[in-house]
Amino acid sequence: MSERVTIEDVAALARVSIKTVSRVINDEPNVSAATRDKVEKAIGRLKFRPSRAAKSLASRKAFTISLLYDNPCAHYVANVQTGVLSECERQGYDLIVHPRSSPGYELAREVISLYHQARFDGVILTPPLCDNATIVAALADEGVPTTLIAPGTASPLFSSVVTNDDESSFAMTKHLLSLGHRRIAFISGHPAHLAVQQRTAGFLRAMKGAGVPIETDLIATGFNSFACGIEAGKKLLGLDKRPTAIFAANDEMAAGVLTIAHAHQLSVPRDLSLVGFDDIPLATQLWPTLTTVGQPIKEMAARATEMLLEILSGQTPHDAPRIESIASKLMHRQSTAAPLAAA
Amino acid sequence: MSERVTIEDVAALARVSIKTVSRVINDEPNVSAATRDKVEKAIGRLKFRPSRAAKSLASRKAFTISLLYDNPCAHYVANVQTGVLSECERQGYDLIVHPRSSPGYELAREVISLYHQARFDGVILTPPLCDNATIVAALADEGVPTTLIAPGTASPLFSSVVTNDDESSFAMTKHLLSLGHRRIAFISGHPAHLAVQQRTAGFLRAMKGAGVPIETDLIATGFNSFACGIEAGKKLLGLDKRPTAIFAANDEMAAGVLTIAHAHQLSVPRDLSLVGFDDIPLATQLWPTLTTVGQPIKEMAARATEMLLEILSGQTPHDAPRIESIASKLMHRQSTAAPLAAA
DNA sequence: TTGAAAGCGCTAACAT
DNA sequence: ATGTTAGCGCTTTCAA
Repeated sequence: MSERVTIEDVAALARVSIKTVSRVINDEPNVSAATRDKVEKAIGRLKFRPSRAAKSLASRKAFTISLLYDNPCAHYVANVQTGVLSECERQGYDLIVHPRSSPGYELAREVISLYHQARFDGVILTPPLCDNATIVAALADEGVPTTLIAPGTASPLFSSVVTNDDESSFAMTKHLLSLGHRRIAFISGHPAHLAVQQRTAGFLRAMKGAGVPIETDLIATGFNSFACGIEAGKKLLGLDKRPTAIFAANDEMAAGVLTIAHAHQLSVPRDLSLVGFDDIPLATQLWPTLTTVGQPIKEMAARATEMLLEILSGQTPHDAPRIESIASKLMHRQSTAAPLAAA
Repeated sequence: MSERVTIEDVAALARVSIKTVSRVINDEPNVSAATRDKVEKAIGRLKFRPSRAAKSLASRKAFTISLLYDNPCAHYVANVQTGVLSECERQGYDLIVHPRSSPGYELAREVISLYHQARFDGVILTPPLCDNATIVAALADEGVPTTLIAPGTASPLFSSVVTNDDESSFAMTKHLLSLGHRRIAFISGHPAHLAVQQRTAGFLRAMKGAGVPIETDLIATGFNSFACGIEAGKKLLGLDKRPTAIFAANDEMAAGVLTIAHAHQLSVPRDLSLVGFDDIPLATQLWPTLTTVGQPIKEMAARATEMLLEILSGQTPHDAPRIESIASKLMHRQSTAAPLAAA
């Protein structure tokens, strides 16, 4: 294997000092155009690539961030990773992933240990870990630069990026109402997912705002899984006066309801309108395709990464947390229509 | 922030040389128990964590590997990542992930550039990238240590870990035959996924072996998606003499068929037995749960990682590719039964 | 605008 | 079994 090309080789070929080469590769000011050009040519000729390890050691930065998660939903994680990576690549950072399902304390210790090995410069926390007080507190104590994606409640410790679950849920409910639905059932999501609870709030607010009474029969509780959707679907579609529309707090539960609707030989959307939340890949694969709320997960992840890198570069203070919101979008598809006996 | 604790601080406290400390933290031989103990106490007292950057620079290793993929299936990727990470953590390596969807040549150049920055020591390639001749050849040319997960054909260049798609498919077909099915339909998978093609081969082999003629009506072609399953389901269940069992080359297509079965008011497994392949999470969420073939993805990924790390540590030569196979398992669930009019 | 010197915190190679 | 000495290839600091 060929010997490594170093900054010295470049300096020698360009007839400048290594410091000048360093200035060029880091886009620092105070280099004349002519010198810069000379150096860049030398870099090209030698195919010089600066060593990450040497750079890290000298600058005391890893140029790497860690993505911490403990989320069973693969496509959610995949979207987050994609968003984080897009920003990392733009700025020449690496990403190391740390999926964890150990209890809070162990996890906090492990992560902080890796941080002290200088294996990364900062952390991005995703749900549900960003709502885990033990971990958040431990990271704050150690002064680990951190940003949060979609925490359930505003954090006083770290900056975060959220979306407007409550408003989207409100808007989706209003959409069903405007189609003429009045008997609208709601399947609420996992109680531990704080953001998901806001979806219930948005639904109730819209119903009250429209002056439509809420029948307790029409409110079911799920835990975000397909199986829960099956259960809730059996219950709701077995009612004497069944709903004309069902709003599930996530798409998986909506998919469960759809299975039961098919089993009951109900046509969606003719006999039943059905909407979900999240816009998972399945939403466009179902038959009919599912009207739902699309979360800007990639964008949120990219923005959270940008915020973290701003902190790491000193552009932004770490101790002045902000919250930024990126709006979700209603995705109108085939599963919604006016009720048969609409006004 | 406190100053970094270095190997010298530990050496001073333990009254030994830094080399001895180095020996202890790297589990090298030739350290007396007493000395080792002294050093370990000092490490504990000072909470010393060796700097990854310094270690990398001095040893010319990144202690990091790259996982390259371009796979739309989130849970597949998640399983691979989990498997790779489990082995990485065991051996103190980091993982950086490189999802890529750029054309082959660009991708190869990017990856090799990162390699030359010493940002990782080796690469793990997953389908379909491990079947991409451009990338594989480029990595081989540059001498990048590499192992492959589930390549479609045996690679003469790199070691790989595969599973027995053909045999599993054969066994699953025999299972359906043994239940009494004769009119068994098959939905083949994406032609570009070589491993998936072996599933078709296994099916055909079992049918021939049992002396059951294969009717061309009963063979459908899909591209691995739910939507293709819907289409194939419509076709197969619309036949005058419909099959008593359908074997889909992956679970998503099987799920599509199930939707159509429900729409046709066919009860699974009473009126129709249905089996898939892959054992994705959906398989246990469907109603009824799906009999399928479970791939040992995590194990394959972990083993491919182990093989790569063996190469990196010099235990195994890089130029003597081997192939190891880990068996898939039939997962018997609710979607299969004897046909109504069974012999 | 440019450069010289001094590390960053480890490991490798060679003593002892 | 333990220690000494040179680096690894950059950035930082300070000087010119």
